[in-house]
Amino acid sequence: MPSNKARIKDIAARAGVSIGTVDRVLHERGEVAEKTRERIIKIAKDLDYSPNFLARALKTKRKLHLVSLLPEATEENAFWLKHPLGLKRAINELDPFPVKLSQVTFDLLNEKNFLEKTVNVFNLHPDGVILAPIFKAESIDFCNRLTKKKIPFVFLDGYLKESEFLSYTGEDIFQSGRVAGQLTDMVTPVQKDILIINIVRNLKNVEHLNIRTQGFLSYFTKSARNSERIIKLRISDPVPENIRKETGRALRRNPEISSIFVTGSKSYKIADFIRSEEIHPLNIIGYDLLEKNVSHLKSGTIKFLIGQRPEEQAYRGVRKLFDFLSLNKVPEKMEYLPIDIVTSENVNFFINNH
Amino acid sequence: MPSNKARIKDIAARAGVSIGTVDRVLHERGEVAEKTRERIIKIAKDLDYSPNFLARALKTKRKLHLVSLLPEATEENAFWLKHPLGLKRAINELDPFPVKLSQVTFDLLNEKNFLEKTVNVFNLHPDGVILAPIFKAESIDFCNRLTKKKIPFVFLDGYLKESEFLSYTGEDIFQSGRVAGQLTDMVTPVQKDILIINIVRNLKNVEHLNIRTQGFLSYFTKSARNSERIIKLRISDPVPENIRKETGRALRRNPEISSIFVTGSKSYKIADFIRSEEIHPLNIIGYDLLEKNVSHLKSGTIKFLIGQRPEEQAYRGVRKLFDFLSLNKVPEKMEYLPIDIVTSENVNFFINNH
DNA sequence: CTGAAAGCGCTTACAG
DNA sequence: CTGAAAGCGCTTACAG
Repeated sequence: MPSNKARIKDIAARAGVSIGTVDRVLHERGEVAEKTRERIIKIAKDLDYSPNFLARALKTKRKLHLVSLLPEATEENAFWLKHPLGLKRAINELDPFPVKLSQVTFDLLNEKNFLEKTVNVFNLHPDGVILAPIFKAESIDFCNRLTKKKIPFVFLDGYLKESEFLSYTGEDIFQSGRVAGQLTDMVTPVQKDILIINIVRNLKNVEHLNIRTQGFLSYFTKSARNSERIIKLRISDPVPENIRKETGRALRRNPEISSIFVTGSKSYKIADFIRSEEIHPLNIIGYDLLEKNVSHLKSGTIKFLIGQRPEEQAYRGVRKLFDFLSLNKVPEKMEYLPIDIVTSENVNFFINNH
Repeated sequence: MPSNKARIKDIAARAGVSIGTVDRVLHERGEVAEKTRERIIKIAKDLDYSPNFLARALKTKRKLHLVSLLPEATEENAFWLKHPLGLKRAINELDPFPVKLSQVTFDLLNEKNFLEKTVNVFNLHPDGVILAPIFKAESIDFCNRLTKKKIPFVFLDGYLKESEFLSYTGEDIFQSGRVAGQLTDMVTPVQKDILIINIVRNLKNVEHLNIRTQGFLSYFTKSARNSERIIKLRISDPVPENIRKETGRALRRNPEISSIFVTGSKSYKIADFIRSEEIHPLNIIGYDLLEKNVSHLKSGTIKFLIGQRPEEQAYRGVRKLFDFLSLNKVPEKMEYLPIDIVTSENVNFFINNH
C-alpha cells in the first residue's frame, strides 16, 4: 500500500535508534557502527523505504544547478530558437522545487568559442549538464572531463557513443530520412526525377545530413522508382546567388525533376528561389518548423516539413537530469522523439504549442 | 526575485498579527476583524504572496480525489484502450502529491448504463471529474449537476458548449477532416475518384463523423478536383459481410475510385476487405493507431492514419484538474492537440511511447 | 476575534 | 558513534 509509506521514523523505531542515525546510514555519511548500519539497511529494504520527496525539497537549502550548453540562435540558425522555450517550460513546471538553470551558448561555427564556453560551464559548478555535441572532438573531451568530475550530462540534437552520457533525446536521424523518402515518393510520379540538396555551411552538419540522405535513399531500394532518377546537389555557401546558380543549373540539366528534398533546415532558401523564378510546380520537402519554412509551407511552395520537436528535446533534457538527480530515476538511454509530418493543414497545431 | 519569496510569516510580521490570523484571511475562513482582513490582503498583494506548494502538500492530509468517467474499451472499441494509460502516467508523475484517481467506465452503446455510472461518480465524492461526453443529453444533465455541486470537470474526446467545463483537450475535428482531405488529394490523381466511408454503429458518432466529413470536403473546394468525383457511403453495421457487400458495390459502380477515406477508427475493417479480395491498389486513409490499423499501415494496405493522441488527452485532463485544484492554475479553455500524420515509416515512434 | 503550539517528513548542525 | 532539537512553510485544532 503506497498510502502508508514507511518513514525514517518507522525505520528508527524498528531499529531501536534515533532518526539521526538512520539518516546517516541512508545518506552514507558514515560515523555509524557497522552492525547498526547493516540492521538499518535491511529494515529500510524490508519496509521498501523511499524518501518523501516533498519533505526533502522543502527542507533542502541548496538548489540543483543545471547548466545547458547549446548553440546560440541566430538569423542563420533559427532552429536553435526553440530550445530555450523548452528549457524555460521545464523550469517553470519545476518551479516549487529547488532547481535552477543557467544557459550558456556558443557560436555554431566556431570550435574555439565552444572550448571557451566549456570553461564557463565548469565555473558554474553544475550538478548536471545539457549538451548539444556539435563539435565532435571538442565535445568528447568536454564530456570526459564531466565524467571525471562525476557530473551527469544529457545529449540532445545528437550524441557521441564514445561518451558516458546519461541519456539522449532527439531524432532517429536515419529514420527521419526514410520518412522524407516515403513522402517524396508519394508525391512524385514514378517517371519523374528527384533532386536532393545538401546545404552544408559548417562541417558538423555533414554527418547529420549524410545520414538523412542515406535514410532517404534507403527508402527507394524497395520502391519501383529507378534510383538513377535521384540526383544529388551540394551547396556550400547558401547565399541567394549560389542557390540560384546551382539549383537553376541542376533543374535545367534534369528537366524531369519534380521534387526537391532539402536535407537540412534551410529549405526556405530553396523555396525563395523557386518562388521568385516562378518555376513550374515542384514539391519541396524539408525539415524543421522555422518561421520562414512555415511561411512557405502555408503558401504551398513547400509541401512537407518534417519536425523533430526541438523544444521538447530541451524540455526532456531538463526533466531527465532533475529526475535523475533528485529522484534517482534513471532515464532510458536513447529516447527517439516522434518524427512529425507537417503540412499546411496541421502546421498550426505544432507552432502554437507552449 | 523568486528566490526570496514572501511567506505567511512575513505577512504576519508586517501586519503585526500571528500567522494563524493571516491563514484565516488567506483561506477565507472568516472570524477575522474586517480591518485586519483588509490590511492583510493588501500586504499579501504587495508582497506578491503565493503559498509554498510543497509545504502545503506535505501538510495536507486529505487527498484530492479525481474521477474519470470514460467509455469502457472493448474489442470493438479499442480506441478507448489508450486513455487509461494516460491517466496512469499522470498519476504516477504526481506520485508524491496528495492525489488519487478513481476510474469509472460505461458502455459506449448504452445510455442507461451511463446514467447509472454517473450515480457512482457522485458517490465517490470527487473533487474533479474527467469526462468523455458521448451521450449528449445525458452528459449535459450530468454536467449541470456537477456545476451545481461546484465540482469542476474537464472534457476530452468531445465537448458540449452548453456546459460550464473547465477545459477541453482533444482534436479539432473539422480541421482533422481537412488534413485527411489534403493527404487524400496528394495521393489521388486528379482524374480519379474518392470514396468516403462512414461507419456508424452508435448514434453519438454521427456528429463527430459528419464534422470530419465536412472538413474533408471543405479541403476540395479550393482544389482542382471535381467534387462530383467524391462518392459517399454509409455502413451501419460493420460486420464483414456488410462491409464486403456495400464496399464492393460502391467500387463496382465507380471503377475510377482510387482512394478510400474512412472517417472513423475502423479503417482496418475496410482494409481487411480490400486485402482479402486482392483488389487493385487503393489508398486507404483512416484514423487512430489501433493495433489492427497499425498492422495494415505497416503492411501497406492503409496509407495514412491520423492520430489524435488519446493517451495525451487523458494525461492532460488529469494534469489540468490537478493544477487547477491545487495550484489555482486556470487552463486554456480549448486545447487542440496536434493532428498527427502517421505512415508506415514513422508509426513506431507513436506507438512505443509511454 | 486572535495567538500559540503541534506536526507533516525530512535535513542539519550540535552536544555528548 | 549516537541522540535530541531546531526548522523548512504550511495547516489544524484548541485555548482564550
